[in-house]
Amino acid sequence: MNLRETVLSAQTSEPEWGRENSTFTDIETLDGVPVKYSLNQQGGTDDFTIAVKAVASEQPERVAELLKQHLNHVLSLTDDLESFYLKFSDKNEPLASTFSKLRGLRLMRGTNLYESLICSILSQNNSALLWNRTARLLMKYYGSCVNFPEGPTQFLFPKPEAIARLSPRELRSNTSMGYRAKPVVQVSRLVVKNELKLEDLSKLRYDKAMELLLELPGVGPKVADCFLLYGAGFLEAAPVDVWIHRIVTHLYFKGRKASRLKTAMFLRKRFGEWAGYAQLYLFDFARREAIGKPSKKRK
DNA sequence: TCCCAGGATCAAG
DNA sequence: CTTGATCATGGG
Repeated sequence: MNLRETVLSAQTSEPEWGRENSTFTDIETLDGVPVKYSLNQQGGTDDFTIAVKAVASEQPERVAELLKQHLNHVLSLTDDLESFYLKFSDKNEPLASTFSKLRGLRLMRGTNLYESLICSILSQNNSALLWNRTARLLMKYYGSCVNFPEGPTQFLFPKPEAIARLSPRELRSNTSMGYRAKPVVQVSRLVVKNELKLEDLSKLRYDKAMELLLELPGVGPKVADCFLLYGAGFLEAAPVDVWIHRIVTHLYFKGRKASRLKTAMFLRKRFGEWAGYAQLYLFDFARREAIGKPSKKRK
């Protein structure tokens, strides 16, 4: 496990965790009980422990057990990374060159499907910095607040009911999410009216779930794949954004352009059930090396 | 001032 | 099945 790389890899499922030096903090409601927890990795990537400090207002023993399960899920601690590395360790597999630096990088999965979908919509044609800021505003204005013994008042991610009753214009003016306000409200209303059952999507096959997601306003192939991978846990989903498009073109297509849909299909075919992880490693690698990023044009 | 950001949508070729 | 313009918003 590489906690630092995992938390800082700008994955799309929920707003980024708080960070102080090498301690990472998040808040989650576990079976109705709000919990604030801080994580600190001790030891190396291969021989590690994760120290957890948590604050909850009630039922400490039960919360401790729930939190353990929660962290195993969110940090994908049971995914078998070794077999991933082994399966694609061939010398002429470009992905293998990312393993040494990113060893221990794991998928961060969301725990709330609605939150995952909304955050994915917010991320379209947006920077990680900006959509995270927008998500925080969304929480501050429309989420319920929680007070812990120490620290400032915290806000949970809003429930669909709180967003469904807003006008897109009101939502936009408070959160600066721009034109994304309209689909955010529309999707929230579908959820409230029970015309969109996010839990049921997780039970379908990848293709069918994708087909249904593409009917939603504001949801295209990339947003759908983000939701499917980070939210619903479809490990064969490989979201293709500008970074993935660039690096796959560079590493696998010899610079020849291919559409994003073909790029996504290529990833699913080549990496199968590991396509999501391949995407994660290529994404992180591309951003850290800034591969293919257009250099600033100077007249 | 311009281009860009974990794109979606629509029209037109 | 492709490409191009448009859509808010703020960082660099």
